[in-house]
Parts: sequence; C-alpha cells; structure tokens
Amino acid sequence: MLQQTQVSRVVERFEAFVDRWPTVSALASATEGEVLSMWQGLGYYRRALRLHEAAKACVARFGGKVPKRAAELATLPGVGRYTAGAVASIVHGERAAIVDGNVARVLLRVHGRALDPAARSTQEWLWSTAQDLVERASSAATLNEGLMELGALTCTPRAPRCGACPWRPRCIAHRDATVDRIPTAVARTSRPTVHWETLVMQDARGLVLDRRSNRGLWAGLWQTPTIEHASAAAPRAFDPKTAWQGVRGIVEAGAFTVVTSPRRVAFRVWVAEPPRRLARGWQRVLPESLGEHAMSNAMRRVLETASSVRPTAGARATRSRAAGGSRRTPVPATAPRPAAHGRSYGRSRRAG
DNA sequence: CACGCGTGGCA
DNA sequence: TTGCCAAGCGT
Repeated sequence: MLQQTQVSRVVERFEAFVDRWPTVSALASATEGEVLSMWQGLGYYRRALRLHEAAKACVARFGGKVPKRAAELATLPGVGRYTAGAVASIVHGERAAIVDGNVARVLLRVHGRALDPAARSTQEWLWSTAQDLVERASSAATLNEGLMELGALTCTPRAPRCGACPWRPRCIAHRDATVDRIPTAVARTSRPTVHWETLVMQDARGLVLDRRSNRGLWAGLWQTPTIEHASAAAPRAFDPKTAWQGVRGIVEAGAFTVVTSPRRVAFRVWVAEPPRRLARGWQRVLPESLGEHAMSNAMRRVLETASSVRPTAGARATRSRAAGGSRRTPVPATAPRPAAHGRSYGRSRRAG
C-alpha cells in the first residue's frame, strides 16, 4: 500500500484490509473483486491485484508463509527491490538496503551530488551507498527507517529543515548552499486530456455497470458504461442516441475533468433510463451492493454528477446546456471518502 | 530505459 | 489554479 502513496493515506485503510484478511492464505482465498473493493480510492489498483497474486504465490511456493529473505521476497509479484529490502530489514533485521524517494534525496544532498535521480548510474550509486550504510549500522531496521524519516520529515523536497538535521555538519549540499537544487528536477511529462462519455442508468432495480479490463487505467474496476474517444480533441458531434442505441431518455447531467496519471480525463455525464435488455457486459447492481463493486474516485464523481438529474420522461427535455457551457451540478467540493466494504455510494450517499 | 499507473496535500 | 510530489513496480 505504501508504494508511491503517502503514509497518511495508508493508515486509514491498512487496518480494515488486514482485519479482513489477517493471513496470506486468507488473502489468497479472496476473489479479485473483493480485494479491489477493499482498495477503492487508494489508486494504483494493479498493486492490489499483484498483492493478491503474491499471496497466492506464498501459498503455492512458500507453504503459506511470507518469505523472510529479501532475495525471496523480491520474487513475489509487486515486490521489487525497495519493498523486499524494507520488509527484510525492518521486520527481520536483515542487512538489506532500501532506496526510496526519501532516501535518494537525503543521500544525494548529503553527498552534494546533483544527479538525475532516474538515471541508471545514479540508482547504482544510491543502492551501493545505502548498502554501505546498512552494513555499518548497528541496526539495519533503525538505519533504514531513520533514513526514510529524515527524508520525509526533515530533508523534505521543498523548504527542508536543515536547522533540525543531524547530518547538517557533514552535508555537502548545505555547505555549498545547493540543497534546493538537489535532486535535479525530473523531466515533466505532458498530461494530455482524453474525453470520455459515460452513461448513468439507474432505477429501482439498480445501477447499470460494467467492468473495466484488467489492463490500463482503473484496471478491473467497475464503471458506468463509457465511450472513450480515440482522438485527444474534444468530440464536437457526439450523439448519445447513436452511440447508445435503444437507450431512452438520455439527458446530459454535467461535465468535469479529473487528473489522473499520466493524463487528464474529461468526463461528460449522461443520464438515461435503463434499457429493457442490457448490452453485453452490462450488469445491474443494487445500491446496497455498490460497495462490493470497486470504483475509482472519478466514477464516484460521475455518480454524484448524475444524482441530481433525471432522464427525460417525455417530449420536454430539461437538457442542460451543451458541454462548453455546462454548469457543474452541485456536487460537494470533495469527493465522498472511500467507503468501507459494504457501504453504498451514489444517490443514496449524496450530500445534502 | 521510458513509460503507464491514482490520488490528495500543499505551496 | 496549477504543478509538484509521495514508503515503486512491471513492461
């Protein structure tokens, strides 16, 4: 859970996860959908799928135990050099090095090296330096945790607290006043916007969802049926009646853009009556079962946007203004919090 | 080696 | 408002 995710985001979710699956064999017995539903809102959902695979690998290859050595840990899906070293050193005391973003920043600054953190040569130097430290430390666990804490709390990316740093006397970057230039900035990747149309169909018999593929963005999560425009340009002539034939009462509910990684997704939300026959892959989900269907936070916002709009029943469409002029529906400033398993979202959770 | 992969806090 | 960044990993 901690991979590329801040501790504060993890602490509120970790306990519920291990309460539900206290052992690797329990996790290995869960379904993919159950695991994803406990991961909702945490992001990087393939981590959840790999963790599930790793649990199954522990059952299949390590007698239902999590291996202790870093070298064995690193053979598990989703466990790389950092995670293997962190578990082996902190849990079992092995003298295994770790280099995460925090450690890299600390080491580069202390040694005054303005290197590209992503470069292979820099990574080799970082791992070698971290290994040297952990071999000389009295406690591998304390050294590794201390390095990360130093980076997270004191040697921060911006406005580092050098006055409180125990390594200030030996810090080359501090001596040379280059702290704010190390590490060098990573290359910016542009974030193009893609345009998606999504259709919210809900009635007393439930909400119509389908499941995204296990590859790509929001892998394996549930969504309202969505059309992803191939072109990066905004779709001028999208006709929902043509795109979703046989669906009646389609009306636009609003539009919004979410920033994801590594692009923006501009959603236009449509509301309609559920058709008599569902298209292939579509599935009705009752409100009380929504929590078992893992959804991205973006999809939560889709449901919020749709929640104030009804499909047109007859001739007079209360169609909102076209995409460019569309006013946002009154949604809360922040998306609903990721709910625990079994809770429902969408209409029933709408604020106000 | 470069890129894809979520989300939220913060300046 | 926008961009930066986070207890990385796999392809």
